[in-house]
Amino acid sequence: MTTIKDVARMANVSASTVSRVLADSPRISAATKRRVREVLEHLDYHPNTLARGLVTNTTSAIGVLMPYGGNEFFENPFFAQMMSGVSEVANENGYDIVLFTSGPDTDTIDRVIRGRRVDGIFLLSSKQDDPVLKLVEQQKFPAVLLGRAPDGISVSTVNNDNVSAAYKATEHLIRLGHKRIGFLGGASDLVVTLDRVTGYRNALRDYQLEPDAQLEVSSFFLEQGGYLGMMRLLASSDRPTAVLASDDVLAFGAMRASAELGYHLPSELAIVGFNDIRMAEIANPSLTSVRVHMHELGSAAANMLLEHIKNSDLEPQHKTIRTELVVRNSCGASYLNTSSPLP
Amino acid sequence: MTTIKDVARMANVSASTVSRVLADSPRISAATKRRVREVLEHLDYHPNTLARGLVTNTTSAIGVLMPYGGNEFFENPFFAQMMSGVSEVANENGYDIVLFTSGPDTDTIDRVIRGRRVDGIFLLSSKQDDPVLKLVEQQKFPAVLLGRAPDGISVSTVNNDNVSAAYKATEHLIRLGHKRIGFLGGASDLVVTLDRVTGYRNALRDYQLEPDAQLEVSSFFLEQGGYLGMMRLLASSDRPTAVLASDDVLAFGAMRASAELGYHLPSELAIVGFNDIRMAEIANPSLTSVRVHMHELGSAAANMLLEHIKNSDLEPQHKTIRTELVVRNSCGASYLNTSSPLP
DNA sequence: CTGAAAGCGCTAACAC
DNA sequence: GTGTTAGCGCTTTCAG
Repeated sequence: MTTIKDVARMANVSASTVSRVLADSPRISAATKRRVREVLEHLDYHPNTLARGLVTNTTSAIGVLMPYGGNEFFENPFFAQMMSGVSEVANENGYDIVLFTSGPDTDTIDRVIRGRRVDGIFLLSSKQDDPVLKLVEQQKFPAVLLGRAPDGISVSTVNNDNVSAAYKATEHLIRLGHKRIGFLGGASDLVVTLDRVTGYRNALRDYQLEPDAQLEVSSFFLEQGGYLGMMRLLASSDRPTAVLASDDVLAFGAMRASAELGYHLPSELAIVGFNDIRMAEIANPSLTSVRVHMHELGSAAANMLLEHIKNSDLEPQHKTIRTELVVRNSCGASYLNTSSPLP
Repeated sequence: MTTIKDVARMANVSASTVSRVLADSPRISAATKRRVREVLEHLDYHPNTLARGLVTNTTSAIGVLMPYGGNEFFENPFFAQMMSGVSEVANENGYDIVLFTSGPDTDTIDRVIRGRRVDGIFLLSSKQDDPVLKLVEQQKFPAVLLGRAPDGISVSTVNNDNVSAAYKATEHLIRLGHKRIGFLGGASDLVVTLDRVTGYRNALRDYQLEPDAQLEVSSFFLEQGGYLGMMRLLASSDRPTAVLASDDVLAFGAMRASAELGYHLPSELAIVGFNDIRMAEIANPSLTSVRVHMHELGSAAANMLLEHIKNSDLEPQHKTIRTELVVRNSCGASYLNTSSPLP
């Protein structure tokens, strides 16, 4: 392990001079800089991140707090796309990404924040009365929530307008003539689920269709969850003729359930998903879905977090990423058989 | 920020005693432990990771070096499954995961290893004459390669037997009567691609079918890459009647290309994929694929890495994770229309 | 059993 | 311009 002292000794300067050269301080003569840099090169020196971090109180790393549900979340393409957006920005700015997978409990947060493991964090899920969010807010730690903050919590967010997106998707189904429209959601305490079900209900009401609790099912955020939820919806005495799934993965599970029960899509049953993952286009029938631009959401969140890190008393920011309904075959609007977004 | 000194002062002991209590040293009296722990609790103390790391020369974090191709890799479900395996083990052992996405170049490695950012790393790709691998080997830094090491490099690995897996998949197609079998690979310099094409060629030769360079196409590891590669294969004067894709995502691209050109699967064209991602089962037709157990691969790799971290002069280890051909509908063996593995 | 002292590798006043 | 000094928060000899 070659340290800054080794470099200093060999270059006949003090450690602080080396440190200044590393930071490209203007107060160092060109000659010294050159000499030190040669030694730096020759010794193949790389500063110890921990030591530097200890004194500057920074880590050049940002954390991602995996949401409730933990490991399964890795497998949601939605996460992957978001991460690729985050990673792009982090990278450009010289930040590494630390994944915290031990669940977003207060212990983890303490370890992360108080342990100064990262300079800021992303929160990937929010619940009503979320203790994690409260702790983050109270500690004034740089953080950005991907999603909407629950009531009473003040934190920077990047979000889709899920209420209006779900509204538009539901409206689309209504205009296609459906009267019995089901809603298939993920965990019912997540804000994202609440928002989407709200948009769904609003649309129904605006078109004089009374929301029916029988038609709202919530499950876990996996293909299997969609399958089971759909089974329950289809078991209903007055079954829905269309279903809005709050996630494409759920929609795929729903499609599998429908296929098993012998329903033909879209003639007997229409399905619309959420998130527009790659497979939506490839599936058969291709899945109509709400495109949420996760990559952009991730990069916007990363930029926002970096702002907060640079300027610690920045007010909470909020950004909304647009959504579009991408009409494909699963909803029955097949005369519009293209992948082009609906206006 | 409450430090160890604050705790010491309030508990009327020295900082070293607090440190020993934290480590649950047997040399501290029960009474002192209790008293210190109360203060620990009361002050909500959490040790500064950096400071601790600086002196112990550890970070309790393991790194993942994103492969060549970088960001797009996030979107490969294969990565997600592997990460969920890694994360599970890391978690249980109190390690965090740091993602290095700036590309597996020697600069990044230097930053990671010499900068002591993590205690060990996963390498996710290997090329012939890989400078990154050489550097890792030479630095004797704890590392596990997910894949096979290129010749001349000694590093611990966890891998599928890709040669034999590709052999079996190809053999399956041959037994179904195919004579013109194409190979659709990812980047041609990756060891994984080389191994799979080797297994493919071996099978052809063993059945007296001469490998034909015209039938081997390599592309990038994305759906779009599969699409383009397949277009090229089908443009061939003597087109293949079956194709082995070296990745499911490529296979999906291939399916899309086939559909666009009006080929019916599996009657006119058989396709077999690799990795058996979730969507393989859901696709229409469902995709026959080689199941590689990525989750297990990830957790095995994590366990191996932790071994190396604990015992720095452990010899390189090697572990092979089994594969199975999961026969579904895309290969035409539809009389076997189940998801059960072929023996 | 506990405390004092040294030091991990680096940066940042403060001198000169 | 550059060196000296102090110290980030913690662990770990070494004493006692």
